[in-house]
Amino acid sequence: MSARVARGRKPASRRSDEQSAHSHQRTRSDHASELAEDYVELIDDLIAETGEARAVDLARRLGVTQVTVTKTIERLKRDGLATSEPYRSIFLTPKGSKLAVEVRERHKTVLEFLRSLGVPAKDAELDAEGIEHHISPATLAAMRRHLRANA
Amino acid sequence: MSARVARGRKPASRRSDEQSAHSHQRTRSDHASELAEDYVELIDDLIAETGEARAVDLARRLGVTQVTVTKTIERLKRDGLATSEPYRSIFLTPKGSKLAVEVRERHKTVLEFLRSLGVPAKDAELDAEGIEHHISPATLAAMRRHLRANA
DNA sequence: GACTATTCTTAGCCTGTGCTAATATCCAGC
DNA sequence: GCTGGATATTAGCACAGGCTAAGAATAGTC
Repeated sequence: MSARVARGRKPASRRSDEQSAHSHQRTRSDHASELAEDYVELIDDLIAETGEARAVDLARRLGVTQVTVTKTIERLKRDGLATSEPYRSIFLTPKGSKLAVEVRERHKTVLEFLRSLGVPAKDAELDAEGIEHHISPATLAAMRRHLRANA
Repeated sequence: MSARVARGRKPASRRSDEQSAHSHQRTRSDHASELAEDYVELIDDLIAETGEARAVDLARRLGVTQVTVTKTIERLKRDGLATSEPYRSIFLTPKGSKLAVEVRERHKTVLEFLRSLGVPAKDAELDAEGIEHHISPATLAAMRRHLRANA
């Protein structure tokens, strides 16, 4: 009682709801690729460092159980990013490798950028991990410009 | 065959797996609060603009169905951020209002910061939406410093 | 070559976040 | 005060991404 101001009337939708909706939709679709990006980056790292990527190592680094890793790898395989045979270690497809390189490069840029802003190393590392998946090419380019300008 | 380099041997775990695991865990826990933050921000906006927040309007702005909104509101209520009576519009608790204010303030800062870097308005808006939930206080402070310095 | 510890898989469960279809309620206009 | 259209709820489904418990395969050791 008192809460019904304009029931049943369409509030004109002044500002484009479409636009707002789109940005939220993009945020949602980003989420789908985030985990994939983290995994391919990590798989690539592990292969470079230890010669192979095993589920148990991925699990340790990600802080999840091996079972979760195995299920996620199945999705990566389905999406054409990784391959693996039962009881064998995990590899990236060419598509997966390419993604890994892009992700690492972007991660590096974001991290350096945050450091250049004066963010403490620890916070910068944590934040880079969180925001790297939401950076558009335009923003990435702007960060690179800023780094060059302040080099 | 050839993929088994050091099976069964613990690869020393040179760099702290703990640390890596923690950052991923934080990313995951952030996800839980992201939606909540988007909702309270939007609810607050709608109340300010139209006098009330209705599920149908939230749905339009978020690009999801009313059913999805209703279910999410249930979680917000469970978490003490919002209130609503059946067939009535949605309100924020004091806790929810406080969160909304913080979120809006942070959003504004991130958006202005991106604009100041020279990111086009459209990309800045999209990216701000994506990254605002992953910005630590330290990084937010750095953005404010940068804005003040370049004002 | 068999034993044991490690690793991987399978089965089954939960929560969050999305959907459609069907139903109930509300508000405005006649 | 009925009724039609808008809005909200309920029921039921799907998928992602987590988990534990139990069993199967592997690799290194004796």
